[in-house]
Amino acid sequence: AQSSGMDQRSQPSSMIVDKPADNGYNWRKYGQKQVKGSEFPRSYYKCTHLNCPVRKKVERSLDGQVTEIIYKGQHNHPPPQKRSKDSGNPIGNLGCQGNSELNMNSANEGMTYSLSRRDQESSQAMAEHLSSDEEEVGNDESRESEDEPDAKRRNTELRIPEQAASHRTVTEPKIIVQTTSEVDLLDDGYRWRKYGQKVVKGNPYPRSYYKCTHPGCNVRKHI
DNA sequence: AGCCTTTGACCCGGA
DNA sequence: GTCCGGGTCAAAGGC
Ligand SMILES: [Zn+2]
Repeated sequence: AQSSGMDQRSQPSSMIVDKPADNGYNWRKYGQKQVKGSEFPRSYYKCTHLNCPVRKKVERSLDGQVTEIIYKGQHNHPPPQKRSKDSGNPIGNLGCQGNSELNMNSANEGMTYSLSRRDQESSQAMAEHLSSDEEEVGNDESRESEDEPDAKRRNTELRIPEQAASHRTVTEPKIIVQTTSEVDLLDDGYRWRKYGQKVVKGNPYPRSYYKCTHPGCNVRKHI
């Protein structure tokens, strides 16, 4: 009954997120889209941490099953560790360094790097919309609390876009406060080579683009 | 019970 | 305005 051909990588019981290759972080897939150029879909993952804005995009190119992984954001939680006996420290308060320097400088746009055509194509696809939050607590707003006792089965319930949002072009990004030492990010056990840097609006620090230095590895990393 | 994946619909910005 | 492409949500199901 099942397709005899090969579809996604669905191993019988071993494909769950347990790849140390991902820094040991846990990811949850939240989306999948079919790209026009490739016949393989692109998957979207997100770090399973409570307040971690890190997202991950994994794409497959038919250029030779090259899985292009694109990281975005930074983990602002302690390094991953699963195997650890109790050490007598129940609650661990994560100390967040506060950057007391808010210097918004938006002017230059467009990095002067010699990107290959292929790279350029990818570069073009990226935009400057970041949405993440660091340690924001007590900030949930429940507008309407509608109950749907009769919400079973895959019903294509149409959501009514109340709030009268006819045409309002106000881009209201969320709070973006991701700032960590570059070294910290680069110290994930892999070798990254910076291939670009771009100034993004609303962020005091430019976004860096790294690429994994590995034969045939097109993994990229956006920070 | 608690994750996680799947998947269509929805959203949004640009052409 | 429509269309399209990329990104996200969330219900339903699976492990
Ligand atoms: Zn994380």
